[in-house]
Amino acid sequence: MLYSRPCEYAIRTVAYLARTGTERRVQAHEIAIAERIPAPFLAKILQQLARGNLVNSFKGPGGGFSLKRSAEEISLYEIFRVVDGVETLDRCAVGLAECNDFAPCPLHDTWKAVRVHLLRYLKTTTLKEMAEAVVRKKELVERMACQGRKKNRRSPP
Amino acid sequence: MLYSRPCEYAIRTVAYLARTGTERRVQAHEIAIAERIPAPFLAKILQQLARGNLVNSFKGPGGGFSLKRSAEEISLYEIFRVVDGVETLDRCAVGLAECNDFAPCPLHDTWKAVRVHLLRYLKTTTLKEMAEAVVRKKELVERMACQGRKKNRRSPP
DNA sequence: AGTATTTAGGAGAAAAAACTCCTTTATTCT
DNA sequence: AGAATAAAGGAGTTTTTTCTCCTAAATACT
Ligand code: SF4
Ligand code: SF4
Repeated sequence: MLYSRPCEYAIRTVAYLARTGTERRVQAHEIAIAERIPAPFLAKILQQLARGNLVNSFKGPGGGFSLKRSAEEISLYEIFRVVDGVETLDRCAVGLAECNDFAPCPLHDTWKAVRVHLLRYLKTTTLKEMAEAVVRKKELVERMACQGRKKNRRSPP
Repeated sequence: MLYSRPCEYAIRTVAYLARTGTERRVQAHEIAIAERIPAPFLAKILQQLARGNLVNSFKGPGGGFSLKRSAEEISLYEIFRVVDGVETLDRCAVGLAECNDFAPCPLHDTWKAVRVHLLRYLKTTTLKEMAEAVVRKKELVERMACQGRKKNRRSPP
């Protein structure tokens, strides 16, 4: 909905790298299993990320992938840019063909505000936050699963 | 990017209805030509809109489509809901399968803010505003095209 | 050097989304 | 009643996105 599936996979992949091996070389295979992403498809995405200078890739035994920069320095925006391309965000809300900033329709401002909001989210969220978020999340889910087993089996809303 | 193509067509279609014939019955064919939407495809979309109670449909000679309610009363959100379905907006930013409001990850709030912004945009923008926006926009484009012809041929940025 | 390991790359299959065509049904007009 | 008009509906095609498979290239280890 917000970004393509490859892009979602990319985000989860680099988040995985960020929290398990900022230095270590992690194999595509391992990520695929851990994040439940189709392995050969992930391989392609990792290629893109490598070409986009977000990860290093190493061939041969002991090879794998690692983040090119530290997790604090990488924003979601960069991943989005490399995998989906920023032009995806430029598509108009109304679908009027003839459009530019000189002749904005009155909707422009409203719609632009949403876009700005979105962009800010992508640009200010670093990989580090993302990784931490995922960790905390997983803990929460696990703890809730335990409680659920003990107390009742009602599924959460 | 924000919504599907059928949904974009739907928005443009009802906007067309709003500005050309709140009372009049407009044929699918006419809309297709005016808005440059593939005619048979638009027919399907109009069916959806009719089933979703956003437009009336009339068969036979003199038939066509018209808005079911006045343009002030219809929000973009409703169109979105009928054509794409609201669940599209629920897809998580991170793609963590196990997710609910009881166990939100820390990202939830940030991401939710964007969603809220987006929803507000959809819910508060009425068809009337939309239609007016399109009209003003078209005028602007036309005026600019004239100026361009008179003064210089530089294409706008 | 030779073999095992791991990514790179290209070609192609499967699934989903976008779009078309044809037949049926309802309505109007003569 | 019969012809003409316009939407409804179902089945099929094309295009795009998602995903797979196979071979080649690089690196490491013995
Ligand atoms: S000016 Fe209007 S038509 Fe152009 S991108 Fe903005 S909202 Fe869309
Ligand atoms: S809580 Fe976290 S994982 Fe769940 S929808 Fe919100 S951002 Fe996504």
